[in-house]
Amino acid sequence: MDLTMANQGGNNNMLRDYRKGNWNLQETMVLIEAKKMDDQRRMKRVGESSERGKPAELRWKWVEDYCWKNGCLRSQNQCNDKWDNLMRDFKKVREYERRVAERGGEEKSYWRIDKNERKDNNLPSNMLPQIYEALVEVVERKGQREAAASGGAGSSRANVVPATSIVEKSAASHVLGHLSMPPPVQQYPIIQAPAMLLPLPPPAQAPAEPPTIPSSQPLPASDSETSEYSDSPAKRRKRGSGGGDGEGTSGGVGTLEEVGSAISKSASIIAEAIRSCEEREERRHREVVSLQQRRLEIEESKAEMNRQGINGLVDAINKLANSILALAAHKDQSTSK
DNA sequence: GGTTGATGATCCGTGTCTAA
DNA sequence: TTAGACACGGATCATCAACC
Repeated sequence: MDLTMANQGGNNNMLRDYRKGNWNLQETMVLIEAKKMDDQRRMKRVGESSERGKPAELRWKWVEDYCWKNGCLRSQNQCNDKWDNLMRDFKKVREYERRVAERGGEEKSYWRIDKNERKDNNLPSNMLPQIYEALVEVVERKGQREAAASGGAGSSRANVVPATSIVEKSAASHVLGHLSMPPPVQQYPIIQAPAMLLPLPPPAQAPAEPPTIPSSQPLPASDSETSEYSDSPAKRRKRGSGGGDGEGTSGGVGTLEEVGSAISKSASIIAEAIRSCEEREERRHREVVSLQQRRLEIEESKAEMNRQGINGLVDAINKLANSILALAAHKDQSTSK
């Protein structure tokens, strides 16, 4: 839970509280879905001639955003690494299954062998069938699409119909619906996709200014953030080895002024980010407090209901006892006669 | 059209952590 | 102690834009 911007890089991640620990099935399925949607989205985009020539996007940022919207609170690095590991295991199992199929059942299927046999075969010991099926859905379809796209001479990938979703059609239409929107005017020449995924609250600044962190929910990176602070796995590994080629060394007064204005601009961005962070923290705190109050109320009402129930029960027992006593007395009287 | 550099994606090996 | 899962980083490949 302490994986924050400190080791994630992107300042849009500053407010995200990434979950740590093992991936559960639900998270894994969300990740697979995210990758599937990402593939569809990219195929669609590649097919659009107007989208050609634009810089490659930060696909794992998009995946992270998708995951967050679906309750999987992981960072893009975590998603990337998990996907790496998933693919590694998946390919092992797939190859094994192919071998089994080729040999016509001389060997038992992966799903029929126990943990030790899996280990002996250098196979993952606990790949779940649901995960495998979902991966087949994503990987095989992707392979088919790519083959189809490369097969036609000069045919664009737009001709390839995107795969249908495993789980959700609504999510697909939701996401693709946003993605199929015409691209906005590009002031920042990098990724547009994540910013389109969620309806952004009205920005506090003029549109031409570098965007700051929205103050409501965890939101996808905006353009300049992804371009300047993007944290794709490749970049995170390459960062620190230099760069900064935009910093001119032949400084004059004009350059100094530019630097000064850039610094003040950055300072205002940071201040705005901190302010929105604090606002959000406060709002979250209020939400937590109100939730706790609500919980207390519910527990109190529950206790009250229990009390009333017990009282009613006691009353009923008392009445029953009285009735029995009265009945017994009546019987005594009638027998003594 | 070929070359080069930047960037992103993926593969792979290995370290670290945690639960059994 | 050990196995499994996560995390990290290097290596490599693919793609794209800029340049000649």
